[in-house]
Amino acid sequence: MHTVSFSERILAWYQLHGRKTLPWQINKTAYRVWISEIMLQQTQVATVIPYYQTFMARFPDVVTLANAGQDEVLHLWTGLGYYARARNLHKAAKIIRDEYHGEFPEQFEQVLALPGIGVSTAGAILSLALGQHHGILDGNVKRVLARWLAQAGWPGKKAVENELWQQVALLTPKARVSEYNQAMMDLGATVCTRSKPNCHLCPVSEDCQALALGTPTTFPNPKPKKTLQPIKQAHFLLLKQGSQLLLVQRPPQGIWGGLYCFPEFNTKSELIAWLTRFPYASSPQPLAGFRHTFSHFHLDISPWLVEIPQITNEIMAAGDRLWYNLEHPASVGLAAATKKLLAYSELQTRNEL
DNA sequence: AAATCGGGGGG
DNA sequence: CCCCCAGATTT
Repeated sequence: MHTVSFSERILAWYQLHGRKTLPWQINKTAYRVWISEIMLQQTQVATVIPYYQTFMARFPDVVTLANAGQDEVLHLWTGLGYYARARNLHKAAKIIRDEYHGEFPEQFEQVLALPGIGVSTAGAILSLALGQHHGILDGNVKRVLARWLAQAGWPGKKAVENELWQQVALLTPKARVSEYNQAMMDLGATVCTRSKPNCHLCPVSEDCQALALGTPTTFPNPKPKKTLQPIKQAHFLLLKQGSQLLLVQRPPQGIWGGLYCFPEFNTKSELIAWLTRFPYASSPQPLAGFRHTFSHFHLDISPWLVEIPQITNEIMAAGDRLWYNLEHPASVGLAAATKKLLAYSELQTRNEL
């Protein structure tokens, strides 16, 4: 049998192959690890690094982040997706500033109570940054453990997730927790990958139950199939005044919450009706449409370009409205689809010059 | 085209 | 508790 325990093998592997020089592993603080964990919830390491560097350069500490405007926080998040997380990050920074004198809390329950932080992320922050003894169960760890145990069932089910958490409690060592947790995430990210695991490089392949069954990739069991994705239509108005385009801020809930977007209409006639308030507007010129795909629906976007003469006092920035100047871009959050259309408008503006 | 990722929120 | 949601990327 095995004289070397699970965690000892994981830790030995980490010494040789784990990641130790990622930006958030240098000058480790709870704040720096927190930001990285939130970014990494939705994106892979290689993509996160440049966003992380820019974010930390602008917001080196929690009070600087708390004192910033939401628009600027979303601006630095543009392209990362899941914008509710940036808003939660900002909200949490204000709580830390106001209720914890700007010092990141160090008690598990306090960290867990912050918006955007659940059990796994709280454990990750406190173990990685401060060496506290907490287990983690993110997507990588779920995959490693579901395979090693040949855990039946989809981990999205509460019962399955609870079983995995029990195993986490049993397997997480008392000593060197931060290295162990980092190792489990690294193993999942680099060896025990979703589609083509490198089992011959794995330190725990010897007693991996999924490998013994010969079907490692059938674990974790997949999420039950969903019904087919509906398709929705949207008409976007690109209202142009010289080098400026009208953007409106979206409400905090729903897709692209808090981001600035072109005025959106269900139909072309609604768009035209809305335009009657601009008596000197050109007639709408159709631009190349495209499909933007979300996890649960497709959005077919029809952009319409309308030009109006440069006048306006009524029209300047007000409330949720912004005239976005292509030559001096405002620091606000933009969805990928909005950014794409802005880039397109900019090309067109140049060609006109 | 389908799967993914952790937490929030509604039912 | 259970189910759905967000969005860009990978496969």
